[in-house]
Amino acid sequence: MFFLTTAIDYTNGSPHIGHAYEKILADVLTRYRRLRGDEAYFLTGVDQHGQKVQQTAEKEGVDPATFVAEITERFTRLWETLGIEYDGWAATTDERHKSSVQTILSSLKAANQLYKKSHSGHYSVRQEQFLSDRDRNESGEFGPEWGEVVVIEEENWYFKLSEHTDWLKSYLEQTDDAVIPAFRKTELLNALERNPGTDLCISRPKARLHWGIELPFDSDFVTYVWFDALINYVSFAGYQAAPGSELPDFQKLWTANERPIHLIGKDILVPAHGIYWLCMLHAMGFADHEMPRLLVHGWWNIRGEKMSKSLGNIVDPKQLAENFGVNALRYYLMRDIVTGKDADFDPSRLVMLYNTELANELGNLCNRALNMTQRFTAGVLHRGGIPTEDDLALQKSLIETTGDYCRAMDDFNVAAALEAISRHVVHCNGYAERMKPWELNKNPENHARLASVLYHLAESVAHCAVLLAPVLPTAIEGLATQLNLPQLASLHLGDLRWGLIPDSHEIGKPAPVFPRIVTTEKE
RNA sequence: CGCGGGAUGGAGCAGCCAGGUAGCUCGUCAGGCUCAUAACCUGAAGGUCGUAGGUUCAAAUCCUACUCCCGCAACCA
Repeated sequence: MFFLTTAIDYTNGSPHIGHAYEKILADVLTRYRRLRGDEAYFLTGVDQHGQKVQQTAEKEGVDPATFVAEITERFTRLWETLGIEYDGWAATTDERHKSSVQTILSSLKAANQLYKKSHSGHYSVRQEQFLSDRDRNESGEFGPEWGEVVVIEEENWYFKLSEHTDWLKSYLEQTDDAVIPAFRKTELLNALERNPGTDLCISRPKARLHWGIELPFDSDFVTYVWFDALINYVSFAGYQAAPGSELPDFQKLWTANERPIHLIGKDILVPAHGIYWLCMLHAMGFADHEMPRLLVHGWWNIRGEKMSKSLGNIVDPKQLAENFGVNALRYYLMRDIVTGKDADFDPSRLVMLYNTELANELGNLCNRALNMTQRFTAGVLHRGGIPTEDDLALQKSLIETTGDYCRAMDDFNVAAALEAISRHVVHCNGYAERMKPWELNKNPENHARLASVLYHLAESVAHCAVLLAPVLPTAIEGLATQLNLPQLASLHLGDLRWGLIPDSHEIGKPAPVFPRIVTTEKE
């Protein structure tokens, strides 16, 4: 079973392009695995507890539950718009999750992994948080942005993180795919190397934070939001689930033959996932071969700058989907970034890549092939005779493309997979140009040859439609309808061999599947 | 000596881990085609792969030093 999770989004504000990218990537990877014929489970959700939510809700004068419900809906509506098909929804206010967190806390306490101690430090009253030396400005002071800073002493519960860091180091060193890409693992190891093993504070006194999961053994506290949120990966996978919970079978999802993948952004690798979560799992008794793989993606920057509220350069995915269409948005977000690295978000490139590779190349290839079939061979495709050298070259290109595509997708490199498809489409357009079916049509003697050429083009479109399906799940239907091959949508990679289209097959009516995006603004 | 990433023809990027004629998209220029979504195809110009060394028969790729840009630096989601 292929089990993929995403980061659960913090319900403190509206979803932006980074949220959309991560979920689309997860959706595409899951759909690809299903295309391979594998069983797959895709879990995503929202992280709803914590101080920032409580503060924002108070500011807006609503209770936190109402506030997060409203924000959560913005996320779920967007996922629906973008065609994200998840199998499990992890909302941390779900009662099943709460009880799972409490069960885990109790077990950890019983295993002597938790302890209570007093901590004193600088505390910002305005921001309601403890400050560290990092928060000091150049002159060594806490700046005015923190408001009044006082030294207070507070009791809290701690997790013995330091007992697991030695294990973590050796685990990371021994496991190639613990963190993908490799340079992120280097970063994580370096972070471990230079930091003293401190324990993790996992509680917040209710006096200053009530919006959280109560500690089962100390009702004066709620659980620290990260400790709560990270557990979603197991709680919603059915870990120690109560009978009748309607959660998946954990053994099947997590421990059977393939380690789960946590898809996360680079900002939450260190320390949350790379350190806290792996150590938590270790403390819970998970063995090395049960540790999840962390697939770390980069960020979409805006004109070289980090996207942020204060810079006011947030890109709204809902708006983009409305302006350019879901296909164009999904295609661009998968096509113009190398998984793991950052990329620059540029709407003009979105339009350019869609128009070039989908409208002009693939869409137009389909359109011209089917149009000629309608006009020259009465809408019927024939396999034709013995393949020529050009035919064989085209068939070979398709085989190579499929291989390249699979290798890239197995490497989580969707951009390279799409590039491979595009290469074959270009090959096909060149083939059409050299074979000149419109010339062949002028002489009835060439009719058999003409049929064969058209068949090669249509067959290529059919294959590309299947390969493209994980990225553009709705587009395949358009292509399949025109080819009059509804069964395309249910094919697996293993079914892809030359001859998907039967002999004497009648095609449907051609119409542009990817209409060009025409921009009026010059920018 | 804090850590990681980046520097490749006009623009944006891939290639680097496993060295072997420098690749992709856009743009520019010149042709061709007309089946098609003003789409398609061919050809050309344009790069000493940040700088300086080193290893090697061979370096964008490995090693060393340096320059500039970006991000991060565990109890802040």
